[in-house]
Amino acid sequence: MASMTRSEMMEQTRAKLIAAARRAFAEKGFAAASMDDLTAAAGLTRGALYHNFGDKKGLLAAVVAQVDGEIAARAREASRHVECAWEALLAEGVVYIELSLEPEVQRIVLLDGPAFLGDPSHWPSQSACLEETKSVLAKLIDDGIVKKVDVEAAARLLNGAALNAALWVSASDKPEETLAGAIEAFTALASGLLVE
Amino acid sequence: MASMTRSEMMEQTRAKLIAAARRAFAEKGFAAASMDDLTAAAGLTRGALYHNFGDKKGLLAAVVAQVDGEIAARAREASRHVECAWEALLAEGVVYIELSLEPEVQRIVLLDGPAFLGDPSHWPSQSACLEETKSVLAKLIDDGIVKKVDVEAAARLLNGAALNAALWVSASDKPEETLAGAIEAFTALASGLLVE
DNA sequence: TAATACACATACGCTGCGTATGTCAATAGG
DNA sequence: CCTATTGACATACGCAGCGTATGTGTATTA
Repeated sequence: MASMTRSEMMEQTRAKLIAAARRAFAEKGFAAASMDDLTAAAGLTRGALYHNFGDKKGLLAAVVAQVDGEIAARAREASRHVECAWEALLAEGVVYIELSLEPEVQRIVLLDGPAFLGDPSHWPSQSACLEETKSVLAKLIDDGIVKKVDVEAAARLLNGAALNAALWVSASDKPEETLAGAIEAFTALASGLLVE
Repeated sequence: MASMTRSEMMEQTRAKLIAAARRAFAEKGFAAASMDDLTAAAGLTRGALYHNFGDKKGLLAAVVAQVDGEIAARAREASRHVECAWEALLAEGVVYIELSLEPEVQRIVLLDGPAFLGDPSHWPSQSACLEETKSVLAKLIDDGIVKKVDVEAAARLLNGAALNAALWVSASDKPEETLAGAIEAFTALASGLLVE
């Protein structure tokens, strides 16, 4: 700890701020989260925040990028454990739905992210989740398994469907059975992309 | 104008506030819109606002309900002009996508609404759009045209897909051709619900 | 006609963001 | 080794905006 370079120190403060922001944004939502409280919880002040992230939205962007990246990584992981590429696409969709049940993901990435940062495709992180879905879809089209639709369009629709399903499931009284219905409907919908 | 009952007067001030809020929220977004400016534009003050809508979110809820209702009405209208029920469902989806291109709808109903009011299914308006899609879907399942999936689930997924498609199209450089791709992909996806 | 309720305006306090300024440690240069 | 400058962060300030408490005039009720 005593032997740390200057940029390592800065990385650490950034990490601490992002971690604190993740908690605060997840619990209170972006709008209601106070920068004073947030930074104090990280053992810092607002000075560090404005120095590192420019403004409140800059911090949100950093948090969103982190969470989004984690989701995409888990989706990739899930798709690796199935043999055929089509199953991989479905598996990713299911991962999106399941992960989106976590309040943290929902509040930050699905609700506050689009509302305060605008369309995900314009985010600095370029939405890693979307990129992941697109790459799988492109492969499926190349292999002649999926219809020749616009890759971007199909990926957006699939992710959008999964996203909305997650919002619905999480608001349900009985998440387990609701989740099952959502996955079934998602699978049915997705099959519309297959060549007949 | 001089001969107005008391409740008619109140209805009018509510309407004026909602109209002003619609403009303000659409232009600046809910968070950035000032209640002072908003009410002044309507020739009133914040007093009227808190008296009629409780708080800022109450006003947003009223605006969202109005816009949502208008969209649902136009979707119903569009579905009436086609013969078969399946075409009606697709037509409604297309209407959702096209209408969601309007900045007003996008900002208010698709972005700020979910972010500040939570899941649409919990809104007072109960999301008229969703109800409309559900009723059409239920009929299609009854007629044996659509697979026996959970109606709520399928409706949420379809609406979610349309919603996301709209966000994408509107952010595109060339909305026209992007829109075409979105509709094509939407149609393909939806066909996954059909019995084979 | 006096009294009460109601629709809305005015006035106030508090929270919270952004910025301008200050401080201290770390590197750079002689 | 000592000084100068940069950079990371803290402190201090101003201002906007929300919510509430209170005031005011008008319409209903007795």
